Amino acid sequence: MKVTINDVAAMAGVSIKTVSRVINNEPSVRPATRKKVMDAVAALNYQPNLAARNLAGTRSYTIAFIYDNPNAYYVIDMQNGILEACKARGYELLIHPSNSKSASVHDELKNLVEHSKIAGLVLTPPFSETQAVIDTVKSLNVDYVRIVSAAAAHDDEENCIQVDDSAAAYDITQHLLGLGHKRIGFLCGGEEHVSTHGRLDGYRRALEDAGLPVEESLILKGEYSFDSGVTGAKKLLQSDNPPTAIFASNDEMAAGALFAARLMHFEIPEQLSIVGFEDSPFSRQTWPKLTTAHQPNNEIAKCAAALVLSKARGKSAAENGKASKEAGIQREFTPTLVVRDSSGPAPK
Amino acid sequence: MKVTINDVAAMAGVSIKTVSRVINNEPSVRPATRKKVMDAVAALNYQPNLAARNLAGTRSYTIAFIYDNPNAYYVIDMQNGILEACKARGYELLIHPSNSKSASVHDELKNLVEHSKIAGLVLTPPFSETQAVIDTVKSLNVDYVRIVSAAAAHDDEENCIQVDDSAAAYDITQHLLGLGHKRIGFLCGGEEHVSTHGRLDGYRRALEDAGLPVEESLILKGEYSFDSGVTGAKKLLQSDNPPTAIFASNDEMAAGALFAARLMHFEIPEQLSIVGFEDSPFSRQTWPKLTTAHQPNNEIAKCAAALVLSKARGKSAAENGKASKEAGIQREFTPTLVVRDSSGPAPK
DNA sequence: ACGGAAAATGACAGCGTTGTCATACCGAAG
DNA sequence: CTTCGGTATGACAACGCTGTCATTTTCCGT
Repeated sequence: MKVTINDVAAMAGVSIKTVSRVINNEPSVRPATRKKVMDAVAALNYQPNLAARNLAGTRSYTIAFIYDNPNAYYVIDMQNGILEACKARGYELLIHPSNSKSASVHDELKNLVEHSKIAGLVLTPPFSETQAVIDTVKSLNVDYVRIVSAAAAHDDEENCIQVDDSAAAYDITQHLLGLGHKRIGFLCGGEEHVSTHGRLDGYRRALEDAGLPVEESLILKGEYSFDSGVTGAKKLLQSDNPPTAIFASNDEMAAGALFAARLMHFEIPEQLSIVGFEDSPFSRQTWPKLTTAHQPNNEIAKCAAALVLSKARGKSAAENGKASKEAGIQREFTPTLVVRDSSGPAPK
Repeated sequence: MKVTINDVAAMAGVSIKTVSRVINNEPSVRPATRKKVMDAVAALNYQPNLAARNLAGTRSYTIAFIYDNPNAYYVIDMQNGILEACKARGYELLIHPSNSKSASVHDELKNLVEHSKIAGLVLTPPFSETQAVIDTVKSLNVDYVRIVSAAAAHDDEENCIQVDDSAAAYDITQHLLGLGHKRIGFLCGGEEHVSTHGRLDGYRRALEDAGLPVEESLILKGEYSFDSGVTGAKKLLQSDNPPTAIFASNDEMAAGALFAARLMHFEIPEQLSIVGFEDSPFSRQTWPKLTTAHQPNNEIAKCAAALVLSKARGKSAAENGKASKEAGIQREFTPTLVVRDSSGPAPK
């Protein structure tokens, strides 16, 4: 019925141990033998039994994805990316939704790692940026990769995949500047997200580099939510001297801003430009479609998973090509500007 | 380091087999013995090793969640529900995104089931409603539960969790009727979704029961998308005799309809009522917030997982309380009306 | 108090793989 | 042609648990 290592060994005319060596890429197998085995593997469509591997071996074949993000689009994208990386390398994925603010994270993670024989952890924001979580993970002596906004990498770059929010925000702001906008409103995301600060920073730098003053009254605190976008935009647009463009810290807020602007009878983009960030499906579900920065979450997640897997493998047996393996993995991402219909030349 | 069944056995002063019996809830263990073992389990915080269980036993401790749905909110809700059910019973979840339209679904599923020793499958629409998929799954001789719109259960009720779209749509329509609306536009979802037909059916029945004519010109084909909502609403509202209310087949379309209506300067809900379906986060990200039908996806998924697990268990050893176990699981859900701000009395 | 059936318990073999260690083999040097 | 040093290969135990079946204990009727 189910094909095991024994079947392969029999067909190839070698011992099961040799088959094991081949499928694990261990040295000390003559090329001719290796080929015989690989042919048999292919012929029988053999796939090693994960349970047996986990049980017998010292290493693990499952990694865990820990998330704590209310944004379903984000989570799904990430998850799919990780899944791809796992599948490609024959690993299993353990999904673990959690709560970075809960007091029991420490115990929860500890329990997870110690009981489930896990090869590594992939963490996404805000989980990945919470100090208590980072401390716990480090103390657990387990491989991990944190997907974080660049500033949150601190002195832990080797375990981070960084997203350069600041650079992307800089690009977006520059786009607006290039369209002739001089007064650009900025709607901040939640304080607790590192990305919030990165995006604001990019906005500031772009203005400064363009020799324009940063008007603090145009920068409004907020949350990464639709309502927050509505409120913020209203406030900006009702002021005596409203901006000609609004940079919302994410697409959801931008959708809210768009909505508020419409209610106030602004023509978009003729009288007012609005841009978002993230390129979530939100940005295509507005009218007009949003100019935004595309963040390749799927790709980011794939790299994060690949990185954690290469770490886990590096530690085991071979130990040889470790450095070279990690080398091929992209570790910094800068979301790229996507110009759609919500931004246009500044009105006279 | 890691506590095994041996440690528990030693502490309780019994054989490992007895411990095994206790943790698997098998009969033929004296209450006193059972207690000793359970105390030891608790004291040591023992958790059976899944890999070993999977390897040794005939039964499996992992179920698979197969989805093929572009709606991230939907998928995440479902996934979380399934995860809860799994965790509660010590099962593992294998996530398997797929494509119901792909020609290779058959091989893909076959491979999944045969290689991964899986206790059962949970399928969501549109995957769960695709005939080719259903046939494949049945031929695979594996336990499964399909989450489907009621009409898609056919003669396979014992393996379905049904969502009564028709009844819910009936309720929504009745709500509108109760507000005095006589002419209600209806925006259909995609043809390929069974839910589309169920929702339309509910709308029709409600009108008929109220003794009102069903005007075919008020029923527009569409897709479950924002743009489709925009287009449909425009068409309805530009007609000579526009309806006083619009029933959009899901929240995303309703958001689109709302948008179009606003552009055309309709006051909502004073001049026009708009309702959605699903109660997705969308419905709270519009202004005004949408009246809709709440579909408890998390709960539905939990029941689906519980059902598939009880099936899988039923087949094993005990075979006793099978019927009683399944009995407690809810298998039909009717989304419930949630009245928010987008619906109001019909204008004079 | 005793036999016998049923209930409770345990010994042991395997599940499919990896790790350890012993053995067989190979080519080069003497 | 033999020996040496390493490389290639295999035998076997072990991973933590469950299934099978033998054994012990319990409890009942007499």
